[in-house]
Amino acid sequence: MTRSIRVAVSTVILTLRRSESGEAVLTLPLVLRTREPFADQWALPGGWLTVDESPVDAAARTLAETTGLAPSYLEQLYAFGAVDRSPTRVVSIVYWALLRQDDVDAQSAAHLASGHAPENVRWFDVGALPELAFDHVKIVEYALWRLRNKVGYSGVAHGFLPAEFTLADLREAYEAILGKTLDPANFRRQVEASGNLLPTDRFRTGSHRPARLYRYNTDVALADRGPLGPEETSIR
Amino acid sequence: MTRSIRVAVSTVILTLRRSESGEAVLTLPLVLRTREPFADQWALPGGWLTVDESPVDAAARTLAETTGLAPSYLEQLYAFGAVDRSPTRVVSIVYWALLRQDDVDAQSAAHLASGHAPENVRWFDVGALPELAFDHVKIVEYALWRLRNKVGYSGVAHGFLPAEFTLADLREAYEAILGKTLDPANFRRQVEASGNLLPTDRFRTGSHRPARLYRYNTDVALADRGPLGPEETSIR
DNA sequence: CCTCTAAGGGTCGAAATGACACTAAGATCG
DNA sequence: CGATCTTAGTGTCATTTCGACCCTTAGAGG
Repeated sequence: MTRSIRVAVSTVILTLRRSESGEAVLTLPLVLRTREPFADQWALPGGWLTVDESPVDAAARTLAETTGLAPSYLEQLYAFGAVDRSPTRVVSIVYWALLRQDDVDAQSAAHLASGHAPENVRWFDVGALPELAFDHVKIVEYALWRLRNKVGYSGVAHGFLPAEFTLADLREAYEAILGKTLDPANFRRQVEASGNLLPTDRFRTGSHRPARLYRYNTDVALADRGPLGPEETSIR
Repeated sequence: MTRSIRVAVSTVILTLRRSESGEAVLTLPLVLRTREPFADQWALPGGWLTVDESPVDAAARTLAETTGLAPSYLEQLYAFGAVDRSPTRVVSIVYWALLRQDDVDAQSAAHLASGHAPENVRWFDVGALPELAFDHVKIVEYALWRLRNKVGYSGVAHGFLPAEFTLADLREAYEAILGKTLDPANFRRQVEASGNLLPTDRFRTGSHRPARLYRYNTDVALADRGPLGPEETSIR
């Protein structure tokens, strides 16, 4: 047993999935542990922090290793360091990230086509999580709490959507995050007044009245994260 | 040079000081470094995380060692871990804390009476900080940003005040944090509507019309910090 | 051509916010 | 004692925001 403290980096990776019943649900990837402690249990993706890598880079790297994707949003969640949270002394710097729904779909389609998907990675709906290793249940709960809070005063919900989207798409993302339905008219007013959206001259057609497509206004979006620069947080 | 990563814990400790011109200003204690790197420069109080101590305990301990006091509020701020933030590889888990103004006054009075104040600790107004070691300037700025944000939707400002206080005291704390004056009438309405205050039947007299004294309603106060329990955050 | 459904805009009352006037009450000074 | 000053605390009112709900628009599909 080592006498020193080791530093790990884990990430709560969230995206939206279209469920069988049609509505959007929050989903996250977990990794099946192959070693003790907690062998054969599911855990958050992560790894040890190396001496030549910053925590946010390590989070982005392990995220890419488990999903093959780059996140649309990545932010530090919390540093967990209770003495008894692991048999050996581990401080985990935990990040949370958002993935675009279409990125995830394209990636899983590529996995199906090539025939070799990562075997010990599986996606779970946040409403139906398995038993998790360590204190990872608490961590996931905290990440969801943070997401629900942050969606109210910032533009994080765009992190789930492709570059162009309708207001209905955006509202659906909000509803999945908050777990309640929102009035379409009031939602439109609020989000238009926030100035975070840039209307395009294109429309999505194919059913009923065509809906205008919007883009995200990245200029405004960078203002609400305080004095910590882009080296500590990333938005794409 | 060591090849491993060491974990430090530092704390931004804030309190209010009554300035010569009469208004309240934010103040924090800094420690003069005696060793390289950054010898003879001022730095945030802190120390190495030991293998048998949790980060929040380490923050409370180093806080007590530098000020002799227990904080009224203590919360994790951020984990800083950029590769180049120190000559050796150090991850700093930084906390921020609030001290009661009267606790600090009593402690410094005790230091004056006994004649032995801690020599390498000095208090600085946040508007007149010296050059700081490491990335501590950025850390202090982030802590102040967090305080200013949090004062808007939670009761943290009470952390500066004694158990009983007038609405003018509380408003003065808000004004010092936000850096702007607030309308007394509207401030009263808001804070009364929040339900965070319990009126007592006592008044502060001595000048003009007596002002009612209030206490903080600790029952309501514990709700706004998410699923992280009191083992990670403390309010007194 | 009629109908269905979602997009998008308008209305209206409730609630919150901000500016500011007004009353209450002790301190101080003549 | 009484006038006045200063701060505590209340009231008012216009503006803005929020939520609920209705109405019109426009393409899809019979």
